[in-house]
Amino acid sequence: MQESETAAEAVRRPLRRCRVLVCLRLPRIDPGATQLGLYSSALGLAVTSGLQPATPSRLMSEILTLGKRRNEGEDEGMAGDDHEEEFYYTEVEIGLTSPLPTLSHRDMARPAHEDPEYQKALSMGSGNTAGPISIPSNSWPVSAAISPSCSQKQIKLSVSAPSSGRVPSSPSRRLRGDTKKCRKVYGMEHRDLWCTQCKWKKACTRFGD
DNA sequence: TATGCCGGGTC
DNA sequence: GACCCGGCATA
Ligand SMILES: [Zn+2]
Repeated sequence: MQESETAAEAVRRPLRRCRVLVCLRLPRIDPGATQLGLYSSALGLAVTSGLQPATPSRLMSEILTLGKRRNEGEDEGMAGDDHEEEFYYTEVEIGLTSPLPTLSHRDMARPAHEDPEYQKALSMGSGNTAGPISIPSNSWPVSAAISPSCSQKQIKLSVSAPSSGRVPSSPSRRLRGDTKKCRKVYGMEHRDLWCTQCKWKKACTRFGD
């Protein structure tokens, strides 16, 4: 029963030490808009915005610098011999047509064990299935999924554009008016009172919009 | 789920 | 045409 660790455990164990970097490449975004580098603190995904239009290597160096600074700044009270950090990144291509929202920095560069998202994920992760982790990020639904099949330290991110409103599938079809038609006024039991079109299931002529 | 109605059928 | 109905979109 214990010969294989659960996916949650598989992720939890190495994440004590490593950081997961996720690089987002935005192919069709406005050139002026910057890309998002996602710096993940364990399961709590944090976002560093404002990175220059980046190649993965550029982004990588950014994150390495960031991680180095973190080590120098935080390790003063630590043993000092136990802060080897590994960086991994994966890329997710997303198509965006509007500028990215500014994500807060509240989760940025925080130790995994202090990260509320990470702890929440831990508390949720008692099961054996690696489900998607939803990251609250303003209006942009960002979700991370840990696939048991892929490498342990890789987290896949997906960002989908917010669906604003609904485009009618058929422009020709008239959208339903708010006026009550014969069917609703007289009811099914008084169908003889309906107008002819309503009887024929056509557009009502008595209570036109 | 109920309503409105388009498209298409039959007579 | 008149009449009916399946099926779809939408509230
Ligand atoms: Zn009517």
